[in-house]
Amino acid sequence: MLNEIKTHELTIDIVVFTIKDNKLQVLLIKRNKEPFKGKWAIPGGFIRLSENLDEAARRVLKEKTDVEDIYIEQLYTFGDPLRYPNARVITCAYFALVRAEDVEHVFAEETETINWHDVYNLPETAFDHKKIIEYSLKRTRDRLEYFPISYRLLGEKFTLTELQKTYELIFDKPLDKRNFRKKLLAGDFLNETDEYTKSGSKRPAKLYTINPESMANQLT
Amino acid sequence: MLNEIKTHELTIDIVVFTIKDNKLQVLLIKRNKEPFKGKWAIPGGFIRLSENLDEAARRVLKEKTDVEDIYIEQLYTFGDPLRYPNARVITCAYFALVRAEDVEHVFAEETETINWHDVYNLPETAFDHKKIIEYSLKRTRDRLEYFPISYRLLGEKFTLTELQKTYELIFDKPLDKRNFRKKLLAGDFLNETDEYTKSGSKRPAKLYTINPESMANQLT
DNA sequence: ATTAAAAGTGTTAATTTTACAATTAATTCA
DNA sequence: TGAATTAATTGTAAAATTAACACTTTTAAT
Repeated sequence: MLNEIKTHELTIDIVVFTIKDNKLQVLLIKRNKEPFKGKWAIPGGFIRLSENLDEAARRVLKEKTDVEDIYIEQLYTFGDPLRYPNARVITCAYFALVRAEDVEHVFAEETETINWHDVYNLPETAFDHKKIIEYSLKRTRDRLEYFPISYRLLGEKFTLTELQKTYELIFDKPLDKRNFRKKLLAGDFLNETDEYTKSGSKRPAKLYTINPESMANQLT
Repeated sequence: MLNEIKTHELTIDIVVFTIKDNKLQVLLIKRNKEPFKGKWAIPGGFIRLSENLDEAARRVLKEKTDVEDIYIEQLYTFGDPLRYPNARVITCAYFALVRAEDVEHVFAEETETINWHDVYNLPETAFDHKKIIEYSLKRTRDRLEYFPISYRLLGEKFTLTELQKTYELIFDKPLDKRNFRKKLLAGDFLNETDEYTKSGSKRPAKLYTINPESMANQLT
């Protein structure tokens, strides 16, 4: 019980966003033990002594999803004494943006215990993870006002329509096509390639890549 | 040494800003033991099991400065393995805005060991505290774009010129008086009182208070 | 009454944001 | 082969916001 607790523990938890089936989704793992057995939780783990916090977040994510080289950002540290029953667990929360295809194979066989879930229609979650997910979404929206970090949800080359779609799913509202393009191109965030989509059954779209120069302007 | 370290510790550190002598200043405490003996550090402490992080930050600050009911905000959690020599100390950093007069008496007698320091001209600081202070300043500027949190550096009633001065010290640049007033008054952040400054040797200035309604709009 | 010092106040130009629709390029199907 | 279909691409005008800029008012001091 509470008065047996000697000290607090510090963990890392990560909200992992992707776009899949035309929806913004979060990676959740079904808990197989108490507390919150049977409820869904975001991936988490402990921090090793040799790692900084970003490294710990990346490692935890790699352990669960096998993806590397992804966008992560520290979100907030949650430490309410009651957030974790019968223990004092403070968690440093991160969020990440990944391509669904890069992750899918890892848990294709065990979707009962690890799977994507619609951000706007979450199942019952463990701990304060709903709050953490909601806060991650808010932060992602804030970031998108300054930099198209959602390019991380797409392939290396992408069309403006694809990028706009990421915005629309994250902001959960439609955007004007002309104004979107105007703003993105004016911002010098993108490099135009000389390639076009081939597969599409209609007019091919020009492919863009992120402009690495402009990434320096991302605020941390 | 490093390989003797068993586990990490979690602390709270607080960057406390005030305006004093027409300068934006930070509260620093001179360390009287190693590591970084003789260097200046921001106030810090441990988290009690019964407290959430905000409460811990407020308590630590009260212990050092005897002020309560102040603006605090969680900044970021710093956990580089090398930030603290010979130990693994992860710190959840906060920043606070206080009125210098509310604090002054506490350390009036011992300014050699605890004192205000010009943010733009810091002495040699301990650990990664310089980085934490700089990040706090950046965050404060971000917040000021949305809400005049710097009213916390002033008395309950303040003039627009006083409020503008807080912005100028925090952004470290002069602002246009008419545009400043226009924006602040348009934002519905302030309540006009029917009082005026008396003491000033020139034309009296109207006094304002913060509009509590508008504080709900502060993003967390 | 004159002077000095800070408070207070509006307008114009420039920039940014928003609203809105027709044309182009490819595929599909008759 | 051409007519229909679908998505990509493009520009302009109105509205809102931001930025630049200087004089008048009010009080205290002399």
